[in-house]
Amino acid sequence: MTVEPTTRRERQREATYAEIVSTSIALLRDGEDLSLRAVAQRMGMTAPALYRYVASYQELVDLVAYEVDRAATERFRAAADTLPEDDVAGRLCLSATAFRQWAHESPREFGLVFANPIADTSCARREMLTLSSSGHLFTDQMKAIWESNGFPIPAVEDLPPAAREAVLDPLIPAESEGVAEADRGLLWVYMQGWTQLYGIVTLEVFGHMDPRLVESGDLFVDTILRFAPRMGLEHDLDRLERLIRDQLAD
Amino acid sequence: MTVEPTTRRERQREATYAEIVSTSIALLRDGEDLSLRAVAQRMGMTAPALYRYVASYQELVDLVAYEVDRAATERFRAAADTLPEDDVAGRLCLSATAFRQWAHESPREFGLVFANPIADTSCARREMLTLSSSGHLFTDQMKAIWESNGFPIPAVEDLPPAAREAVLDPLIPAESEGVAEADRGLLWVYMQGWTQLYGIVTLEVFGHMDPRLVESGDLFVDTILRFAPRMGLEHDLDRLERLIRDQLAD
DNA sequence: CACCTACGTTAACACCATTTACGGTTCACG
DNA sequence: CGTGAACCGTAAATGGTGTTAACGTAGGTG
Repeated sequence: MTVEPTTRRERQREATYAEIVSTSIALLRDGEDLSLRAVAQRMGMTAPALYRYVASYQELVDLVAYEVDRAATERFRAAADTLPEDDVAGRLCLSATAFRQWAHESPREFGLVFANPIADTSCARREMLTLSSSGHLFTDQMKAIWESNGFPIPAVEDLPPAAREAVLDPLIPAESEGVAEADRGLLWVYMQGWTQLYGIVTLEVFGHMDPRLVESGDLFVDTILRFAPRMGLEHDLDRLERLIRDQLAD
Repeated sequence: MTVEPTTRRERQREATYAEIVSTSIALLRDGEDLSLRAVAQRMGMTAPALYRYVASYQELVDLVAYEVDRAATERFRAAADTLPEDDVAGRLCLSATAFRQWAHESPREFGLVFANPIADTSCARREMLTLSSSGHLFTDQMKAIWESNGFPIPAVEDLPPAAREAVLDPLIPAESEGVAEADRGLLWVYMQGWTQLYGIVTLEVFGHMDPRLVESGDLFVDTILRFAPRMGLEHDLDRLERLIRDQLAD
């Protein structure tokens, strides 16, 4: 990938850079707030020193968010990997369920990654979105279902103009590589699904929902299963529900 | 409702109490952050004085959130009132669209009301949720559609146990009064719809979506129209889309 | 009138991000 | 090999936050 940083200085710099991120993540894991002072203190440094590595607090947040997302995605992937590779539908359901569980276990991290306003700040932060690991995972998994079961997708020509642009030249995590331009309607279905998954999980995590439903996960399961038919999974609903509920029981 | 506060002192207290809230709202409207100091300064007071009225910053936030929600709901209602009372479907669509527009115009306020973690803090804040005006408005509007067009709703017995409890004895904004216990499946449909509306709007406001789609509103429109059939509106989609897009054009 | 409660003040504490000026290391280059 | 510069850390200071404590002072009440 990137050229090896040969010089001693650069290796050192890279190391503390990584330590900043890992320390921040550890801080969050311990239930404390993320702050420059706290990170610096844990590293045996003073806060201003961090400005040698990070331009602002917000940049640290973005950095950490990216890494947190990467790490969390591994969990989502691992959840899918408990199933054979050809169970494409089951794998997506388990990853989605893992996403929900992660969000509930680590609401702070969830908020950092997924409820962190991006609109105001300009390009730099947007680009990170494009790289979002979790987004890639879910698109890949939906693509796998489509390639395996072949559910109907909208024709690119039938999409509204802005939607057409968005699926042909995506700015948001959506692995366009490997999807022919004619098949980009698949990304539209992905966005529909992601919207619903995001909605139910965010609603749950922020507590704007009956706690009994959060506890039981009933509305979450309902949301997933109601979307499944759009991916041609209408004949597999019972099995998928068992899969999801089994994982929720853990 | 509450007993009139007769004494002069109590009226005074009530007045400054209201002024605190209105000042906070004005602060937000001017694009500034909500803080005790800023509110106090605008009122010609010092920050600690506010503690005579509010136990903590979080309590102020909750207070303001409640009032902001109330005010915003009036906008949603006004949007619906541009249509005749018997156009129940159009009214819900316009309110939902107004909700989206409000969220984009006032992301700060939106975050305060709808992306404000409630889980950790205990009962007091939960109770405010139950009173959420916007929740009541949307349930009322969906009920109106159901009473007018009569779309299928799940039987209460068919719901998962937790879901059954949740619709029979709602903790979350859902005007149960006026809905017979046997018809409480309607609330389940409401929750499904609210989840999707909340999801698309939050996703848009937090910027985790292709800006071109946010600008055009295509995914929002798609979300609404795809849910409409569940309310028996499958024959009205074209008209509803025109209604929504007209309002988005403003 | 005296009392006392409620309301506001100032001062202080403990955080926070951020900027500045300064000192020491480490590297690179003449 | 030494010298200069880039780099990395520091302490100090600025202005912001929520919050607590001690204190005075007006208001209404006995």
